[in-house]
Amino acid sequence: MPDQVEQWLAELLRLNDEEEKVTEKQIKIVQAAVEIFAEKGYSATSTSEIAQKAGVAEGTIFRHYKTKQNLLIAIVTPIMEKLVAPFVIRNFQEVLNVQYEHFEDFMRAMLINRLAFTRKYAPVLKVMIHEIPFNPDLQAQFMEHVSTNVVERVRRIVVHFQAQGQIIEAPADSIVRMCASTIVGYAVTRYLLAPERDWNDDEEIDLMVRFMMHGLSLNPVR
Amino acid sequence: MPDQVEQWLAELLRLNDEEEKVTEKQIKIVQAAVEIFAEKGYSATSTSEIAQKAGVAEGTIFRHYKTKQNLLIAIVTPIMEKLVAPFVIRNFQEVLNVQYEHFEDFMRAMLINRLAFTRKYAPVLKVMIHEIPFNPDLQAQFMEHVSTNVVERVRRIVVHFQAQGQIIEAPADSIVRMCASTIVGYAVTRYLLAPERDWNDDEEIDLMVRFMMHGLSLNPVR
Amino acid sequence: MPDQVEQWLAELLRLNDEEEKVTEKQIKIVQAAVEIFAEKGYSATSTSEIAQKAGVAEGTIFRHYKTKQNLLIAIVTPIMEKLVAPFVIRNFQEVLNVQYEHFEDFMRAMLINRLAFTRKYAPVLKVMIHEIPFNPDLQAQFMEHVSTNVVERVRRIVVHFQAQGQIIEAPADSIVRMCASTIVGYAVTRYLLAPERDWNDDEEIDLMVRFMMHGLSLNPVR
Amino acid sequence: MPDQVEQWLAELLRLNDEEEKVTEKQIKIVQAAVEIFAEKGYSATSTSEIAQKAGVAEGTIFRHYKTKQNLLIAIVTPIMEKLVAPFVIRNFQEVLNVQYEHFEDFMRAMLINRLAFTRKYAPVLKVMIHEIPFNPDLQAQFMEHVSTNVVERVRRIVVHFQAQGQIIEAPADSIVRMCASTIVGYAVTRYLLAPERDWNDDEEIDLMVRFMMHGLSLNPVR
DNA sequence: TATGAATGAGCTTTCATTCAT
DNA sequence: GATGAATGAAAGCTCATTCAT
Repeated sequence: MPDQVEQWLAELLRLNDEEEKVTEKQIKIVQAAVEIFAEKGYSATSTSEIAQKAGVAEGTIFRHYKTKQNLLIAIVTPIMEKLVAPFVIRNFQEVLNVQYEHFEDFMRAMLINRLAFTRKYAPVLKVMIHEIPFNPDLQAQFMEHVSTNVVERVRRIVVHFQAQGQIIEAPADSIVRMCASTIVGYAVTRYLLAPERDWNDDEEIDLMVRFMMHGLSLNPVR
Repeated sequence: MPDQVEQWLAELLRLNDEEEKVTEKQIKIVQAAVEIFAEKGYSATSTSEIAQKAGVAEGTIFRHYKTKQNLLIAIVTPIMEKLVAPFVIRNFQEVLNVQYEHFEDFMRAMLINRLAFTRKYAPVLKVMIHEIPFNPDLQAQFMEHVSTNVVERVRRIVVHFQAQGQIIEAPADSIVRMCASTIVGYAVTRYLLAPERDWNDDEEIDLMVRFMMHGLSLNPVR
Repeated sequence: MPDQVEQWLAELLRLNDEEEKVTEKQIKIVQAAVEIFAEKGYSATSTSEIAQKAGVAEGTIFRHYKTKQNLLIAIVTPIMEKLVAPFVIRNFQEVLNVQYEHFEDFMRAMLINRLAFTRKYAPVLKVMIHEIPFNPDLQAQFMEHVSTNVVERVRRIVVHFQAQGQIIEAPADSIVRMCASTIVGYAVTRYLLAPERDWNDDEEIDLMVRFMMHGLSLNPVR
Repeated sequence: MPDQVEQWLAELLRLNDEEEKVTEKQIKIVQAAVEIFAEKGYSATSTSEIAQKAGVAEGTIFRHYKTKQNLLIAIVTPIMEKLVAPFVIRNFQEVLNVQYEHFEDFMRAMLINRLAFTRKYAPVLKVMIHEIPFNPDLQAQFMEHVSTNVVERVRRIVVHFQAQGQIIEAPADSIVRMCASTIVGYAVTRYLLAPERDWNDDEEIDLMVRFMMHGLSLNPVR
């Protein structure tokens, strides 16, 4: 029943769908930009290249986005919001309490959900990863969205399951980081580093869930 | 006794230490370049900026490195080699068999050793991470060094400990990936994302080792 | 009775008043254009800026004026005509003979009349002054209107009063130029350079008339 | 003996002659720029046009002057300083008292001196006149140099000769303005509007001096 | 009639690279 | 070896103008 998350999410997204009209040319520009940004990096991409690939005049890009850096932000912002949307849902914690009796269920749901998201937006996410460290505006966005919204909320989830005795007592930040590393490590390998490899996603997900659950279990080993 | 690794490593490095003479100006150039590359990214950095920060004339950079991209490679290559050096040692597997009876010992040794390395070369590693995806030459280097040398060798280690029944039967690649994710996730958070936070490295290392060992243990949970 | 000039002028203007209908938008465009042209100069003003200030679409400007340079000419031409209108009157010389027995009366009348005009159209006159030297079309207009019509006619007036022994024998062109300099010098200082200063126009006019009359008198000095 | 002014001036200018080294290319750039600025106006002149006329690469302009507007200022500033230099001389007033017993001598000296200057630097002065109203930096320069230094000092000269009873009692500002108008009016007509005409400078100077002296004399007319 | 999206030429400026000194 | 003036290609961006709606 993890898709329930997606349900609550839906209402949130409906707002976003009513965005200002985007012309056909704008869509082409964004598509071209994402492709080339992902391929050569933002700074190494020229606006004339984007215009050419998008099949529009260079001036058209600047009519709509004013600056090149504005185009980058216009691309990244909505994806950044969608990236954290499942965590930003109003009654996040209660939902999870009801939905996911065990930490394992929660982990699996999140894993599946966000991996699907990664598959869908892989190129934009690649651009995000590479440009956030060099772009103060994106950094601020990231700080606000991810740090404030996601890490803090997931932290509380971890504490919650720790209180229930489901997972080990250890700094919640560290636990969050290790789980995130496992998931992000898979996402990066799967969709950015070696997308051409023959992946068995179900098996990998099972393995990761087992790895994290065992890793955080209270049992002594051997 | 993990420092033994460093001993074998020494012989390897001796070759590197006998590099061609580098002038004082070259050192300043490289220092300046690394700093600015790490701060703004390779493409967004101009050679005049590097020259200014290094206190040399712009022509001097090109006298030594011919092109800007050459300078990048001159910076990254030796660090890439040092990064994988501990794995490239000739009799790697035998050494490990003797040195590390348990997978845990091996993991811990590697973790400590490579984290020290990351701390030392954090800026260059940041540049590497960001430029490898966009630079064919660096990509080739990375493929050769990391894929061929490291992953393949560590893979065999994993298989070795699987055969001994120390860790679960699962695709070795996946196990390598999950461990690498855990370590790299820490390194990135520790030295790139939040270096200013108050870190307790020993505790974190213990936690990660426990996380990985439990995660890969044969025991059923609960 | 200098307003008599204005009377003759009236007939001339009646033609101009029957101009083609100008829409409300056109007026706004011209107002905006004059303001910005006067502030930043013609070349440094963009049509989009004019459109924005006028509250119309950029296309509307081009629907009415075809080109930017056309807009400039549409602004300057009628003012240029009005500027020289008092001199262009058909029976100019006779009128003056009757009206103004003394050169001083003529000078004073002209001074007052054209200063009022300058006050009214100061911004457009500023644009004119700045663009005539760089715009062949405006140059031609200026040559025709000012040189042919004004200078030549005023020249004849000067000769007339010289013949009467009211003013010194000297090249009429030089006399015209010195009087024009005195008047234009005041107009420029008064309305362009230091409009915010506290001016006593009547006193200044008296002083200028005295300056010119003494300057051109036959009396020896001292 | 009006050239005495030039003598005192010499010492001042010697400082300026020891300017920083200007390369041959810089001179060509400035020459080309002045010519085209004077012909089409600053805003309507492109840097590529300047580069072409100067026979240098476009980049060379920016290596030396950083921005186009900087080039303008580099051209105008020294001429603005030279323009006011004769007035800025330290013991200006005393010098004049000794040198010029009569206001007429002073006027004639100034007239001849500054007209020679105008002839020499006519193109730059044209650029100055046109760009000062639209360029805040030049405006500030002009205010400081001309208002503070020139007008104020000449004002005092006028007051001095008024006290001696050589010229009429009238607002000194107005007297300064009328004399300046006469001179500038000639300079503009002579060197900018109709340089091709056949001018008799000596005669014009005599006439202007007479015009101003009579214009400011205490005698009643007629 | 009025609009404003679209254009592409041209703008100022930056850049990696060369080379005479 | 080191310099920094010079380069010209290409960058991001602006502009006057057009045209389908």
